[in-house]
Amino acid sequence: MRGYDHNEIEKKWQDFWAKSEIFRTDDDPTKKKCYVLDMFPYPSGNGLHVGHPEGYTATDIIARKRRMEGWNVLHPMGWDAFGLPAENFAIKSGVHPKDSTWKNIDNFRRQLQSLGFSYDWSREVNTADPSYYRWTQWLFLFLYKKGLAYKAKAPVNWCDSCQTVLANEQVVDGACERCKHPVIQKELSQWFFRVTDYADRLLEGAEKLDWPHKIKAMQKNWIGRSEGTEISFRGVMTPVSDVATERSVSIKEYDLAVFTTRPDTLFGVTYVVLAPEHPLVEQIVASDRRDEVLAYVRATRGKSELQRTGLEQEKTGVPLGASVVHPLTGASIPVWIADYALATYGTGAVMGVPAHDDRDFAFAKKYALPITTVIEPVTGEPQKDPEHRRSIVALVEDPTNGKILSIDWGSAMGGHLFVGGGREENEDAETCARREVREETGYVDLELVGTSETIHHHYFAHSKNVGRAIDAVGLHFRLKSDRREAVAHEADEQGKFTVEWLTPNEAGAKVGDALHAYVFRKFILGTAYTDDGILTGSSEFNGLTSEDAKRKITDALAAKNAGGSRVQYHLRDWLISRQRYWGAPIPIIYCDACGEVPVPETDLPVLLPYDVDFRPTGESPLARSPEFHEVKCPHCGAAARRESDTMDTFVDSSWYFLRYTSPGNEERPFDSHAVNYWCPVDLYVGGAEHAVLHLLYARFFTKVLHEHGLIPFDEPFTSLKNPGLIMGEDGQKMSKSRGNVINPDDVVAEYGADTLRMYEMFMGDFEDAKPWDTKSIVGIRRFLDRMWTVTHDTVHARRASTTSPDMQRALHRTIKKVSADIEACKFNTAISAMMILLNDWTASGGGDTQFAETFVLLLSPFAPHLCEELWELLGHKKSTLASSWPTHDESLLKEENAQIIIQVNGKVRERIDVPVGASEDEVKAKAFATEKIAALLEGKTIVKSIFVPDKLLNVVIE
RNA sequence: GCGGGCGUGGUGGAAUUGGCAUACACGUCAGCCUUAGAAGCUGAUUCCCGCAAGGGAUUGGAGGUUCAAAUCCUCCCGCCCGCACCA
Repeated sequence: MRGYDHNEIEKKWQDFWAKSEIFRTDDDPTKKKCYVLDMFPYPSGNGLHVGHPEGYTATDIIARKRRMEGWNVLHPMGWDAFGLPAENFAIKSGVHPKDSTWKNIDNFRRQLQSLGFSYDWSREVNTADPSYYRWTQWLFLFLYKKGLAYKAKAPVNWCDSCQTVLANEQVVDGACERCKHPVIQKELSQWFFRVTDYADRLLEGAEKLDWPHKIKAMQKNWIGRSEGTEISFRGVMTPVSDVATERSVSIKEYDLAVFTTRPDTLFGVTYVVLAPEHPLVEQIVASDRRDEVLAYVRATRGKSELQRTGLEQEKTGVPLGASVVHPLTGASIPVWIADYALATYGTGAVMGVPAHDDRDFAFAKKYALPITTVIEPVTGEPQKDPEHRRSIVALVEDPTNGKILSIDWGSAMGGHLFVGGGREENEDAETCARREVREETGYVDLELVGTSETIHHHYFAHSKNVGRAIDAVGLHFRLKSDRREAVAHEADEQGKFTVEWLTPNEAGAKVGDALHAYVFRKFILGTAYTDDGILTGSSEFNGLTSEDAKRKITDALAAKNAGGSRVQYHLRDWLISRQRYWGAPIPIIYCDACGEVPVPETDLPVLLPYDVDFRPTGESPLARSPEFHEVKCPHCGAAARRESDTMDTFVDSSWYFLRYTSPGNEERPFDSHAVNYWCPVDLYVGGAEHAVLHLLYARFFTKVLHEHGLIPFDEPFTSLKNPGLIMGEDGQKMSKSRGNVINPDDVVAEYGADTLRMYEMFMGDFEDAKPWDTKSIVGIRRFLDRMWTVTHDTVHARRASTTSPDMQRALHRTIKKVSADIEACKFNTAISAMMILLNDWTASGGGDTQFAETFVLLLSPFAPHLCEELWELLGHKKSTLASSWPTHDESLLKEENAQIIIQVNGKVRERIDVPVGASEDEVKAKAFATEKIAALLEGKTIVKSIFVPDKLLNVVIE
């Protein structure tokens, strides 16, 4: 084999880098800084996955290039070392989480070093080390003192298998993110961080970030801001006599508040529904309904989130036998409980408007609750200065087969429609509809079964070139017999249309007109009208648009002290308590006399004891360790008890990027000067799976610390990139169960680290998902082998001593391209450009040590080991990192000749070479003289020609 | 349902502003080298017709804008990711 020995070379340079501490970074305010950060890994027992080196190589390339450009670069690595997997493994195997984690970390560090990443290992952080979690606890206390950490009893997500509470963000499809066990609701006293206080700031701050659209959209979705109205429905509790005293209990009034984004539909409320957990349920339920209602509440509690809220789930509910008063009409509104009302969103109560909400509609249908239309639909696009008309749409259904009468007008006249037409003066809708059906289809024996509200339809009549606003009415007929009269349609419609009977499916697919489709949905599909429209049946608000009515009804409610505007968020406060062992203890002490007492800062860290029975029982393992939880109250000295829960690991990772700036600091979580110099992070690279967890929490921490003056910036990560997922060779996600997992160690052993790094960068666009293909790796290895060979031949004077001007131009073109591509994270095309350069260099005979030197530097961020070796071969004593990044000479890129594409009628017919800057006439003269173009133009007239200097001439003929 | 994205040769993928579609790599085929194999080197390789010169078609599908569309617009089909009874 002519290639190089990667084992020998890579080991040699890794040792050199370690010994010379070349990746070590010091704070240097005189130099411009660049903070390039990878999301730190959870050190799992499986070791590094091929997905890890993808992001790590990208940041390494950028960090190396930046160093060569003279920046002071912070490029650290550490371990997100607390967490459930280590504890679960311990329960299974008996190996202590600390022992397994420390061992895994050693393995990860070895693997990362074997790939030649330029991390400053002197700054390594480990969230499970007391020197780190001491400051996690300090930050907890900081939040506590600022009123941002609080303990509350709340319905929480509970995983029975992991025996712990989960954050909302850790519940996926109603199941535990980790073990996929269904999550149930439990009432527990838990610690929370007040993230919701920062909802608007988190929303606004996201706008300006240089982050993927998708991540920003996901955060926006997750925060879920919606503006609406809170409305009070007042009620009176049923007076119940106390059984013991037989005395009547006093009558109490109550407010039942609902949240809605559609106050314009308020007059359509026909019931109100509470979540089963709503505190009013027990107080207002009628005595004769009590047993049934409480049984329903109990049944709901036992269900998992998925069973309750799964989309396919049929809505269920029971009436409470209580009623409330409509705030504007004074009508009596029945109150129900139903599991489709969520206790955790809004007020936990919803007003039921079946005519204008799909869920309410389904519920009302099932329990035969009244459906009152208060919004008249608006279809089509509003027109300027429209003609006003009145019309009907008649839907005739054949009850024997369910088919619907339609007319095919042909594609030029609007395609398939139902029967429709304009109303004459003084003609009522039904008379008009019967007339139109008779005239257009001949059917006369019809029974009217339904009439719609007025539909405000707007459209533009292309044939007559006017906008129209039509008040239409939909009528639903049933065909009683197929008795027909002669079709007597108007003369100008004659012969253009075909009468057809369509099945509902066909009709749904074929009838596209907005008005006709609406009538079809209303009568045949029976769905609610959920869009905005014009108010009807709403007393003084009739005729208003939804938009105006929302405002005016909210004002009217406020005037009556029965409601007002309110902003609601999907985001909840962050539940950080975990009833598990392997995490940072929450630094709080409970004293019978003093209550909740924060651990004094001087007593930090609250050490996690090593010798603990960590089997899960639903109670924190630390609660079973008397040495841990039995303490003296820091206030009064009385016997007290430590909080035995630990913190969610996302607390650990919410501030680690700050710790890297001063990892050894024993006075503070981070040194202000160091943080001010290095932060915010300039480039952050990591998986999109952290879009709403880690990334949102880290932003929250940053905003808190900024607000209280600890840091000068309010966003932690200026720019973010997500590496695309590397799929298995079968195109499926890599997983042990599929058996398609690739181990990076194997690839390094066979092909070398440089090859793995470059292969992962070459596979495709950095941010796209792409499948692994072991066969393709050799292409990269061949490239590196050829680089090795040609450089050796050049050094050993087996090649020419100079390269041609063309090669010089190619080199500079490549420098420009590779530099730009690295900045844009387009590593695949950067590598392709270097492959082309190497192909050209080899083909042109190689040679020229200066050319070789520049090429080696250009390649060095991608394949650092090989390039250090070649750099040494070229006679250099210092690392490539001590050299400057190559710059291109723009003047060398100027070409003397340009190739012009000659098109005839847009088709490429010829290419000609002309001097750069040649005029249109010169190009034409030369082009028309070519045999091919001359032949094509023979006897034709040139209509026009388009000329793009130095690029293209397009001649349009005939 | 809502949000984000994607669809290009046998395969992974390229194509800056609308201006040569298929760069680069894998694979395949042929040749060189070799006792032979491996490796390496050289060349060919979108598809169809054609001995060839050459011609035609082509970026999921159908329309549209334009001198010119993978790229912009409309509709449709398919795939991936995230959220989802959020009132």
